[in-house]
Amino acid sequence: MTVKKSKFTDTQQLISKFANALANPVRISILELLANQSCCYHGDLSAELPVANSTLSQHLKVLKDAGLIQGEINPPKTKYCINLENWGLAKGLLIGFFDSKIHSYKCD
Amino acid sequence: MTVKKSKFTDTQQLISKFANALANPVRISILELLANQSCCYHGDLSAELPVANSTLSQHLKVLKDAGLIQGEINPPKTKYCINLENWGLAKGLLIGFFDSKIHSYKCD
DNA sequence: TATACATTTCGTAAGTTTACGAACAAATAA
DNA sequence: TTATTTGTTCGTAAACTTACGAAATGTATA
Repeated sequence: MTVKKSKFTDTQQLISKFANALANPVRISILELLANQSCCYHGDLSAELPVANSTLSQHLKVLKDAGLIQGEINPPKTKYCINLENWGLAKGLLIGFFDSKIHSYKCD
Repeated sequence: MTVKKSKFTDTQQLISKFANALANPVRISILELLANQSCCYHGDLSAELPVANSTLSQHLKVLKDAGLIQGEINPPKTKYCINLENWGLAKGLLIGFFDSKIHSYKCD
């Protein structure tokens, strides 16, 4: 029973994990559509986005694995929503990151 | 002379571009070190980070291409800094993204 | 001129991502 | 029961990422 120790802090790893989920314009679109609640079902998203259904499922899985969304399966339909808790966490971490000590920044 | 029209807005593409630059813990570390100004030279970063010099150069190039940092080459040394303008742009875009219409969010 | 130093570029290997269509699954309708 | 609808999973190809060491670069110094 060993615990793998990383060379990076938990925060650093979390930030990069969330950033990775945002690192694709299809996924940004998905999150915008969900956040605006103009859509919730896979099919609604599919109608708006220029990718095949199978590709969309892959992107949804990436977002789900990152914790930014959650899905409720009621075959044959699947409804997706933002995961508000992690959404807030990601927001806080990223804002904190961008705020860090940059106020007094001066490159000599 | 043709202009390639994307299926995504400029903002969506910019957000994913910046997010992509943040999507790796080595690069998060680099940005933290630069933002904290504990280091500015490649060599200083190299001493702190668990990757080979050539790998570090690659990561620095990714950050530079994304516009988040800038480098000043004075061989044999190279000094890196945060690009404050784009740092602010990235911050603003991400804050805007995470704030979008999520306040009244309710999944029915 | 030759040597040393700090960093980048090159070559390459292993792994990951993104995309698609085909096949599959699960509930419902005909 | 068979067909239809809605999504997911599988197989696969092309492109991209991350990593390393070796070689190259460009200035300063011996």
